[in-house]
Amino acid sequence: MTLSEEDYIKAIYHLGSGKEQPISTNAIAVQMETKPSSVTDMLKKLSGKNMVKYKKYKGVSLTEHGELTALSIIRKHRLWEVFLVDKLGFAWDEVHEVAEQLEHIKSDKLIDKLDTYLGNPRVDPHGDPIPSKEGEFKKSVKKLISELPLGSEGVCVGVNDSSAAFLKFLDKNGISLGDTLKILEKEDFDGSVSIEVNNKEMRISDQIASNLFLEVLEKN
Amino acid sequence: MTLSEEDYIKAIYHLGSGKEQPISTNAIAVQMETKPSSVTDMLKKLSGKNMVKYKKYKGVSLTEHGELTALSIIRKHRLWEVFLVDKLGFAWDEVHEVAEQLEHIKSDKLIDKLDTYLGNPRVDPHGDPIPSKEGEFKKSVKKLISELPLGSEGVCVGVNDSSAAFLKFLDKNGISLGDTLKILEKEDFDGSVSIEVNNKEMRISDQIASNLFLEVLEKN
DNA sequence: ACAAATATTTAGATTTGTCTAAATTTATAT
DNA sequence: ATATAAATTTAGACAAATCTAAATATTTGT
Ligand SMILES: [Mn+2]
Ligand SMILES: [Mn+2]
Ligand SMILES: [Mn+2]
Ligand SMILES: [Mn+2]
Repeated sequence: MTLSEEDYIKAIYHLGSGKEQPISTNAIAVQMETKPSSVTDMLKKLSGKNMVKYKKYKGVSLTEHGELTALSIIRKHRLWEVFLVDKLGFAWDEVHEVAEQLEHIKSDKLIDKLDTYLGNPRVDPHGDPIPSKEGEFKKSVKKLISELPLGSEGVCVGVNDSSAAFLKFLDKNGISLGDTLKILEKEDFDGSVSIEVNNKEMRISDQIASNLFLEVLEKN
Repeated sequence: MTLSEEDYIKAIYHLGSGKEQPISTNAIAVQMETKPSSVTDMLKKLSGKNMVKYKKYKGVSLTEHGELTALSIIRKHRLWEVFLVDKLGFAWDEVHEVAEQLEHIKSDKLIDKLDTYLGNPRVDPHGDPIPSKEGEFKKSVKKLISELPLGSEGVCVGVNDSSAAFLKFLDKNGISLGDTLKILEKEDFDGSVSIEVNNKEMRISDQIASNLFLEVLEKN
């Protein structure tokens, strides 16, 4: 697989291999920032390699083989993102471009050793799941802290209320997007929540809990 | 710069930009495992980018700009080699192929952070020097322990006497090729040498010292 | 000095991935 | 139901990197 083929496979996967309808040529062209005619050429090539099922004018979908290939590339991408953030100290929102290159490095041994070195992480710095070598993974969902049960653990990925005051509050309390957050306790009385972030425990009000999104792995 | 252009620049550098004679087309073809006609095409392209000085039939040499580019790629290659060995636990003789790919990743920030993370190493796992960001480095030479002065530090890179007995001795004493070795003391009387390897001190006979090669940085 | 050997370049193809412009198919709207 | 619009494919071109075969330049041996 060439670098370009790999990026197409990944794009098709992200455009929703989950869905039952095939992916359109134009959708892929938009995602890849290329022209539809280029996409058509590539789809023929990928079809010849049994990576996609392709019917002229009818769109495309990944084969079993194509999907496993996509998951293997996504695994590499996300493991490298963990490396960049956890080991090299990149910010969570700076890593994508570099991981986009690193994901194409060819070496099974490398990725095995990297996985071990990182402590077999289950999620990347954006809270997205890291597929296993066999292509298995739990889906992740983005939910407000207030909607999540006790014990949930996830990555802070966004705010509902993006007022200056709220962002300032988060900053003051040492909570940044990209941080991993765990829900320790929930108070029925006032909806306040005990959380752990950056090895610190703190209590946040219902107002805060209803405005901060976590990316968490779905149970089972 | 494309991946291929970078590999050519590096090949020309290694074929001896140090020398005063220009490098021949055929020499590059051998090094790159490609055909001389392909080399000619690439030399024209690199010449157009001011990376090399090229005269038809007269060979090629790197420009100042080309040499700095070569050193930057070599810096990346060797830093990644250190990462693979020190952090991921690759053996020193397994890293070249992967580093050959990793050296082409484009990100100044990445290589700066990697350098810091690795503790600004001066040499790679083969004892070869790692150029600074500015392209400065000390040359390295391969010498027998017996030829080196007190205080020398280098990487074990080879043996003079490759008899089974000698290799067995090294193995028994926990010395492997790729290990860093420091000369602590030299006994004039019998030529025996005190060394430190893998955080252990030991004394080796003149016979051993005269048969084990170290790759060391030249002083000044 | 000149023929033979060697090294290098040129000419013409090929593969990969891209593009534009034109043709064709599919969807939409009256 | 049919004309328009939108989506998709085809045709033909191009740049990058490679190759083979042929042409040309340089070196070497006598
Ligand atoms: Mn990519
Ligand atoms: Mn990610
Ligand atoms: Mn390389
Ligand atoms: Mn090396």
